[in-house]
Amino acid sequence: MARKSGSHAEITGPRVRAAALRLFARQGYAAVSMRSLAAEVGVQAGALYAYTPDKQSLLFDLLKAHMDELLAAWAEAPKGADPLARLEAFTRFHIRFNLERADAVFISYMELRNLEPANFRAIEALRGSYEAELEAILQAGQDEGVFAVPDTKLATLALIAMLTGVTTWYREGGRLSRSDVGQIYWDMVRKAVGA
Amino acid sequence: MARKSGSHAEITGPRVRAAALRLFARQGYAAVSMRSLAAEVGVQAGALYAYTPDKQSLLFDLLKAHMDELLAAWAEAPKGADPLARLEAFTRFHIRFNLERADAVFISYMELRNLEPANFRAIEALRGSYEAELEAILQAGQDEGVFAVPDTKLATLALIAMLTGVTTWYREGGRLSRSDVGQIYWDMVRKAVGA
DNA sequence: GTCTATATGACGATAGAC
DNA sequence: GTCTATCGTCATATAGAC
Repeated sequence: MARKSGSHAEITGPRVRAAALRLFARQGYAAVSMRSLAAEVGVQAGALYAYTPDKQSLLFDLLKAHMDELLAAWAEAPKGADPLARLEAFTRFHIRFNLERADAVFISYMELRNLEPANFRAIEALRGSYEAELEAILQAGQDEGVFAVPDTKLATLALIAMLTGVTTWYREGGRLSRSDVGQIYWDMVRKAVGA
Repeated sequence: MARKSGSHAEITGPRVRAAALRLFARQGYAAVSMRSLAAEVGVQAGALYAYTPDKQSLLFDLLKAHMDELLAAWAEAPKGADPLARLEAFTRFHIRFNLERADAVFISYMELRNLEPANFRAIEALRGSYEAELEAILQAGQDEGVFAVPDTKLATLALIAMLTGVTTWYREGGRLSRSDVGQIYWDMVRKAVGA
């Protein structure tokens, strides 16, 4: 069979990451072999090692990049002045961002246990930073008397679980648009915090 | 079932299922080998095949048993008369039941993609039955005018995601008792549905 | 029912050709 | 950068002894 040759680093690198994201989300990290990943990209298995030192690094890099992008996107998002406006901004931001990256979101909470300890700690720290953003909003609203949240830590975890859950059932072209979903969830979030 | 000299079926069978539940939850179905499962039980790998025809059946049986027990437990739970009382009963039941079976709950959400298609459909049908229980409560409350839930289907999914999320962070002996958690979440659920 | 031993194949990762 | 080929290990599952 004829050999292929030539350099394709500029296109193959992103293709490896995109294929890994898709396959890890669909089948799980442990169930995806380097051979099947290579087949998805259209190269032989050995060629993947020009782009990652090993399989574990590939998983970690995907999760790290996702969390970095999440934090950066929230840092740049318009947020409003008062706690109520900030909570609405966070709600709509979280749903919109996560729906745009369903595969990465799925992996970020399904494959944590497949990270080596040091990698796990790094991702957990980034997740904690993101949760702290929501908790600060809830705490500010509580301090100002506009929210009624008896336990801001629990409320943070409860709301993020509720909002992230959208990615498990939302399907493009279904009954509701993303904006419809954002509106309905914002209604529930606002009521849940007593605003 | 006749006992054989030297047999331990009565204790080994449950031990296999318990070990599989624990290991699948901690490491993931694909990452657990029959060898490591056997080691956890204290037998050789070949002996496991006296209790399951294959690894896939082991996973399916665990998930099926969990869903059956969930539905049976809810069917027998005290529920109250009006929608508000029923919603409170559901909230506290769901948290309590899931915290008692954190491993099974974890697997039920994480390993669905590792089920063969027919097995997947069976588990999804059971999950749908459980969700329908909550949706019926929300619909009844909406019809009677005691809830303000614009979309009962979305509210069902949102509330279950929120409540199930407890299993991802709750640790025995932490700051809050199970009953504390139930109270705090019920407060949020009640507000979220506008009651 | 559990053991030892094994059939059969896939796994992650590397070496060297081009 | 990608190929072919391969190393050493591990996987699921089965066979036959006791």
